[in-house]
Amino acid sequence: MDERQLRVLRELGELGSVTAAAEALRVTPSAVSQQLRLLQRSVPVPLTVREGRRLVLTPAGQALASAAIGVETALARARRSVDEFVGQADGLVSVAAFHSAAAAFWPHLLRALAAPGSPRLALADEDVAQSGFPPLTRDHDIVLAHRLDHAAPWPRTVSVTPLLHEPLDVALPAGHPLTARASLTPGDVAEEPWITVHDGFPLMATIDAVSAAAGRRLHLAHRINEFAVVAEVVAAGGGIALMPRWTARPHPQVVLRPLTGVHARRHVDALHRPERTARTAVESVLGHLRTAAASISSQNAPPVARRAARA
Amino acid sequence: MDERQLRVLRELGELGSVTAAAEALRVTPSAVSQQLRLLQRSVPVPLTVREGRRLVLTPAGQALASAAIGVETALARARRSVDEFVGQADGLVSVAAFHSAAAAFWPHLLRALAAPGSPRLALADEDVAQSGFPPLTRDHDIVLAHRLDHAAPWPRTVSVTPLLHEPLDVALPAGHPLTARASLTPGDVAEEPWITVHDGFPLMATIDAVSAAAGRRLHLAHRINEFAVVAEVVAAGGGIALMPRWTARPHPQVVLRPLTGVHARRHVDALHRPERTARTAVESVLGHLRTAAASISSQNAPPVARRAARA
DNA sequence: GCATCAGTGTAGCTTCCCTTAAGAGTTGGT
DNA sequence: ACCAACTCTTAAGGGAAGCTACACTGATGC
Repeated sequence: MDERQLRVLRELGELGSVTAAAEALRVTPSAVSQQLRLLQRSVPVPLTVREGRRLVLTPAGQALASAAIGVETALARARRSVDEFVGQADGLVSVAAFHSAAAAFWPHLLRALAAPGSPRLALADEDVAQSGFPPLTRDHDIVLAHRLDHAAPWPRTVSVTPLLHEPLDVALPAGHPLTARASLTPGDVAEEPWITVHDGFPLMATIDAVSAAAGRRLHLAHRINEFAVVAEVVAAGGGIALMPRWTARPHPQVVLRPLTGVHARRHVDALHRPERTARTAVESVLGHLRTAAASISSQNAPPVARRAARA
Repeated sequence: MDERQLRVLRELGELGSVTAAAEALRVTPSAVSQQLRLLQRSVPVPLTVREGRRLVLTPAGQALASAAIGVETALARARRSVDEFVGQADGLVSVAAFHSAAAAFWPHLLRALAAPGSPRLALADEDVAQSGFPPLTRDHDIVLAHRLDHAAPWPRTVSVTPLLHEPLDVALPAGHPLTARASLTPGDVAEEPWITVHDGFPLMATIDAVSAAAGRRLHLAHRINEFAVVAEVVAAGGGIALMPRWTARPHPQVVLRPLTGVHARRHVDALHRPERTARTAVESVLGHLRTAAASISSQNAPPVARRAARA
């Protein structure tokens, strides 16, 4: 008893003759007859009776035919289930992000998607080296990742939605002599003790560029990945650091100054597997991320940074 | 997308590897892999992802796999539906009967099956010639039919449940001279005007036998099939008639006397297609019919008839 | 009674699906 | 760091299942 046999039985019941059922199923009457015989073999009571030269269902056959409707319904539902999953407006969308992007973007997302009928979010912060971002697309629909201009591009296996091209400024403690300048050169900052990310993490390449431009080794006093912690340590006089201009929350005792002479910018991108955007919910979240990026890179930029950006 | 492919997908989702799914389905991993590839062809988004050397479901695959559960459930329900139909205690049982059997048996049936959980009855009276009874089994689960002892037996295509072997008595109007006798011979009744059934109907053969035993043609005054009408006409002096001893309701102005010298009995049988008794509801109704028959042929027999039967 | 129609068997072919065998990628141990 | 074991995939071949074509039986209607 399989789906095909049940469909034949149902058509026979509804159309009332083997020939009509055969036409509906686009096969010959012989095929219908053979399928009916096979079905009958698996059932101990007659499903059909001859009525004149027509063949009609017995009550048992009618009982089975109505059960067949359930089978066809379930199959149709299955066939549609993928489309429904793809088109579900309030589907669950998982978004992974490194810390500063998470802090900057997620509040925007949560506010924009608070309305019922919006995609539901599953957020997860992930602190990984640059090469660690693409694999995260296995477990998350969208991965907010960052890489420096001159670093290796993302592999071809992931799709990229650019969000920000964010300047990296030098973070100085308030009152530091260098705060007097509108912008800083590698030479200006080469003597200072530095607070940097751990090896392999994106911003490290710019630190190396500063070192090269200044022609000397930098003193790497501390290795801290988390910018909120970095800001506190800078404010406390632990050293100076590179900090993103837009995505790090301003610290009252920390001043940002643009760095000239080296290309100090990072890309903040949304990575995702190409097929994930087939889901309207995922596409919707990507759209809101772009909106949030525009907002972050203009209105939300602190006044100091905005003025510096024009310089 | 068919049931087999969906089952493979579901097993993969639950067991987490192609090999395990293959073992569960008693096939080789290669077969599973090929089925998955076929299924994937019909869906625009990936259903599976490699995870190390294992293959697991994507969210879309999980959505489809859960829809697959519905398909399997519906198929299982279909496979059971015939058994349920067969075993349904309160199933609908259609019973056809000729008039006098209907009047005698149906009240018993309706009383016996009034309790909830009993078979539900669909009753229909049918006034047909003897050869018309077997075809009625196409449309009814049980057909109450009658035939005379010496008439042709029922065809082999129908099953027979004997219910009554009922004497046919001579119905006389109260006050008629012949009521003085305890039993009558063909010679006693050959002179009377007769009320008989229409040609082809079961009791006609006994009339012919009476005629033959008496050695003369009977005067067939009226042709009436319905015994209630016959009884009224007999009471009004329209003639005498053969009437069944147990299944005809006694009429106050009609007296029954047994007929000797000819074999005047009829069989009242329940006819049915053999497969119909596979249904417990039908079997149950047949049982109640047997009980009713025992009751009809003893307790319900009118005193006159009972006394006559002993003679 | 013959022509027509409906359904069923049979032969043969196509199609599908499974198995076997080989290959590619991953994991874990020595 | 290589090698062995494991997992999945692909290709080729064989067997089963289903369909078509065609002949046949039984029912219907002029």
